[in-house]
Amino acid sequence: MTSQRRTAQKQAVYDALRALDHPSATEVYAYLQGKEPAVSRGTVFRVLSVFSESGRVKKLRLLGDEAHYDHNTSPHAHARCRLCGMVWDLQGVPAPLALPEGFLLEESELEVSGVCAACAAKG
Amino acid sequence: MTSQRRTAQKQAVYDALRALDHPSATEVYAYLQGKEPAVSRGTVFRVLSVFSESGRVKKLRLLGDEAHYDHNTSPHAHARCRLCGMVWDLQGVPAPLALPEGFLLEESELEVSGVCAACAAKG
DNA sequence: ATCGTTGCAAATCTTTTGCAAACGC
DNA sequence: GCGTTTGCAAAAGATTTGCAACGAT
Repeated sequence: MTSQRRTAQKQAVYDALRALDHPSATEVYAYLQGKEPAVSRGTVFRVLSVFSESGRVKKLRLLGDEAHYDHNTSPHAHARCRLCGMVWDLQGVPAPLALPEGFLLEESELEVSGVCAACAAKG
Repeated sequence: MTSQRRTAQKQAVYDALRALDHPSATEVYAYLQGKEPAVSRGTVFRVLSVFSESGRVKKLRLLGDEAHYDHNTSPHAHARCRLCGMVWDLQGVPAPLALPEGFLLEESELEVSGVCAACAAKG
């Protein structure tokens, strides 16, 4: 049996996830630098991996090259501005398309990208 | 000005993209091993990068850890079986959710995952 | 003859892992 | 004390890049 232990590092990583906006592991690590408790890079990856496997956070594979993590685990989609990189949560899930016969839907991940109003205004 | 030149390597990479099912760069490279013309790993990545920037292929960031590439550039979504890994193309794009005020939609990427009928039947 | 393209190898970046020390329960 | 978690450093995997040789136009 593998019971989860409560540690300062796990709490710090989870707090970072809420303080930042859909951060990558690298961004979480950078955010925690110089803070207490110290958290190593390896631990950031390990904790995020444990969290996403236990369903406490959702691992996103969109938004560029690195994986990003979302503490909001309710079903929702994301909109990202191509220019400033800002991310918005979109409530609800997209309407299901015609799935293959007999396909049992478990998860869905949708990202739309484009240009946000602020960036469009800047020219 | 940067005009694209027609080369055997580019053609080979593009052919691999059509022969395989949403392959990763590594899978394209493996497929081309031992074939004519020889294509190095670096060139596979470079050609795929050029193709996806010019819009000739679409770079997908889903389906696991590596980027995958789709020669079908029309708007469509993907369904993936969590067990056998098979991928289906779903025609059409998901209904737009409530986007941020003034957001200019450019692209959308949707992947749904679950269990396909064949895998469900196997138990 | 240009200038884009390739192969090769080294470099970079992201993520994982082995192992001994430290800590929660 | 037992078993999990951490830090560190090394390893692994994915992707990019420098550079000289090559090839398409």
